[in-house]
Amino acid sequence: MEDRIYKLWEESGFFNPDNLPKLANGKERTKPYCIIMPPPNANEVLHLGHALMTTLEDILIRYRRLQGDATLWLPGADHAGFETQVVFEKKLEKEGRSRFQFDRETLYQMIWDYVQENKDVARNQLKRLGASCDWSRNKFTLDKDIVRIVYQTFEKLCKDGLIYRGPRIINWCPKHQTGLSDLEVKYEDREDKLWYIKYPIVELKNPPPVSFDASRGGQSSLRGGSKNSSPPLGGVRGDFDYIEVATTRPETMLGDTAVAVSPKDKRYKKLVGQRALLPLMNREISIVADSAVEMEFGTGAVKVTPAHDATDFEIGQRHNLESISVIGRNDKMTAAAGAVYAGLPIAEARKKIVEDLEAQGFLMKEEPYRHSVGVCYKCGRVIEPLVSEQWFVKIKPLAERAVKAVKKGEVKFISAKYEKIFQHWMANIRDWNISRQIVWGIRLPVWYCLASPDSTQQDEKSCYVISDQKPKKCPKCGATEFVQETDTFDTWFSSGQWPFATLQTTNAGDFEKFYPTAVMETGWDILFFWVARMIMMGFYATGQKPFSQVYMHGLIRDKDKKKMSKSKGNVVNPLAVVDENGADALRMALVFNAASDSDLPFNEDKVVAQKRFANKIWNAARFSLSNLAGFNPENIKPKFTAADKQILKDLGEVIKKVTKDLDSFNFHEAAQSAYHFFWHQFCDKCIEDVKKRIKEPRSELDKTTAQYVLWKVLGDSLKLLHPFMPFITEAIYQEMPYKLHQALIVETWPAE
RNA sequence: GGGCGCUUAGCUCAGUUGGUUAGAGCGUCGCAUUUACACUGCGAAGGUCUGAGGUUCGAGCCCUCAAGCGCCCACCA
Repeated sequence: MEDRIYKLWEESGFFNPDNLPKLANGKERTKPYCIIMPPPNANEVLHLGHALMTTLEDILIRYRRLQGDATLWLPGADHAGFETQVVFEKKLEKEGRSRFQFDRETLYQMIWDYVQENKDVARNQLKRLGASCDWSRNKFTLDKDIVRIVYQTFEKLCKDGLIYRGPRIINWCPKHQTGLSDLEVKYEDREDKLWYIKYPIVELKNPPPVSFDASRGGQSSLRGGSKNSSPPLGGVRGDFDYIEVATTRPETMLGDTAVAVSPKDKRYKKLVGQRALLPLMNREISIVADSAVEMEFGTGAVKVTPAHDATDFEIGQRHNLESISVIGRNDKMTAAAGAVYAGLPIAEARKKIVEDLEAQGFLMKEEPYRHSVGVCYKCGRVIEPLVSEQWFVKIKPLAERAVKAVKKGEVKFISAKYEKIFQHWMANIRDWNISRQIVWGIRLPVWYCLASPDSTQQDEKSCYVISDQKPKKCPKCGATEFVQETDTFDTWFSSGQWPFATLQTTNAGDFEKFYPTAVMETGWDILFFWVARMIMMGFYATGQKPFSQVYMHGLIRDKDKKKMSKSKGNVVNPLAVVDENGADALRMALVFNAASDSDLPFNEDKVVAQKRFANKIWNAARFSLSNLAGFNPENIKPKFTAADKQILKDLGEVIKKVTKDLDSFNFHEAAQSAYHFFWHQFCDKCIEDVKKRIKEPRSELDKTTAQYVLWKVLGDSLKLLHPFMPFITEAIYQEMPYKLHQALIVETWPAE
């Protein structure tokens, strides 16, 4: 049944706003209403979250279509750069292969082919769920015209001075060999150790070796952290022999270029500006005062490794410190770590350094320490902060516009709670690293100038040209030979442009007609990743907001409120549920129970309940239709009984309520009202009453009146239920004896 | 360290600006009917709305505090 109905809709062309019929009053549909679908990953099998998204958006679209709007629901697919590449890498690993065996072009082609294989999966799944989106406007994030727009935006950002490239500390995932944005790093509590190391003050030419002795070295002031105690290990006659630092990562000390203390810390005042000698490396480093240092923590003095810690990097910038990378991208110590340690994996280097420090008397003590560690959100490997050349967007100017728009209500969050979260994040936003060292994505349109044609060296990347094609000559340096940047954009950089990029590349006039779009409906988990960026980039690129309203739905959890994940094995395949109970039942179950802006536990019982409802609808319709053969409401002057008047009044009220609730995104209330009315007022009372009057009519007029009531209430109920349960309502509508339109999907929303 | 949210029937949750006897789905119990529909109908049991205090003629809803649970953000070495 469902396939047949979907085909009927598709063939009618009613998913396409250009093909929608005129309104019942003969007027054109003038009011545009557009939702851009959050594009599912192109290689992905849909999960219940997608089913919820599809249901909510389809409800809105179908409701607005019935209201007479020119509705466009624009579907698409996302290449999902890093996500997809990770999936593909896993597949390679299973086959005993590795991404690093392939050159760039081969790997890209392999992933491309892989995605093509799965391309139609999601699309067919969406159809099974009843999504009334316009497939003729389907877009893919790697379509050439989309890529062109992404390039245009990048160029504009460059021209406006909002893009910079430079060595910055980034979150490096050693497994995936790419930098990640701050949002892609998750934090886990780990049991670790805190090592206390002393760095001799340089004035003492030959610091006397001190043997490792915790009882002597670890002073009570360090353990207790008392603010008023004297500085750790103050030397004889009030001078310092050394300064003591605490660290969880002793191996990074090889790259230390300073020791920092709080500017407010009186204990160390004398030392600021002096120099310390870095143990093991015998390198002199400076002692600086920086407000990033908490005087209460540890010894109040911190070793500064600009190359391997984000905070230290910033301290380094403020004090012009040198940045020495002692850990490489391969998780091993570099040559800069010194001959003794170069080439060692991090863990071994750490072990050896602690041993050496202890042997040489620099290790004061070690203590267990619990703290949070950044890990890759995909593989869980500890993130290695590294300094690397990356591309950044200066985000503050973009953020300011977005913050203002939301504050003024230009862009309205349906749930105020998400607006708060949004504003809080925007207020603390940091520059956005948009380059990724992966191949699956949109390659940066950057061409580095080669100094001389015969040179293949590309480490002098000081001059480059922004162009989507290989440039002929650099206008700045005159170079004629170039090498293209190998980095690709963060997927969200292109996704952030999705609302305008899609509408600018579909039919002519679409952008003018449908932008800004009406609603952005998506899961709250991508508020920062996506919604915030769309608002920022929409304003930046088009001067307009990308959408007027934001509705964020919750996560679907399992019946024990646990997050669904493949590893837990509690993932529900929506299509299996559809096969078992029908798409209508699943859709209704997803919106019926709870407000969909908070997380929803999923339970198959809920679907079964709605399957029963569908059955009830079916049977009520069967009864009604069998008693309405040849019925025509025209030229009937019904004489209503008290019961008739009551049900018509109730019908008016439920129409009013459902309309109001759909206008305010109260999907569950709208669903419950329609459900309750249909079952307990129409079926239980009205049909029972009408049944008798048709079987044993008191008069011919009473019989036609009863038929009229049946026809009217059933017809309007179908319209009310259609956004939620489109298949069964359309199937019944097609059997109705008297209908004004070709299909229910383009009927007129009932008036109270 | 900051911020947000939740706590209502056995379970999952509604309850829109404070206004009679606090609702739904599922589950439980009793009765009825072979019916458009047993994927049914009628009815019943089941709640000191987390706790304490306050505002009010009136509080599940507003305010304060407390407890439990959950989530988000953050540069604690």
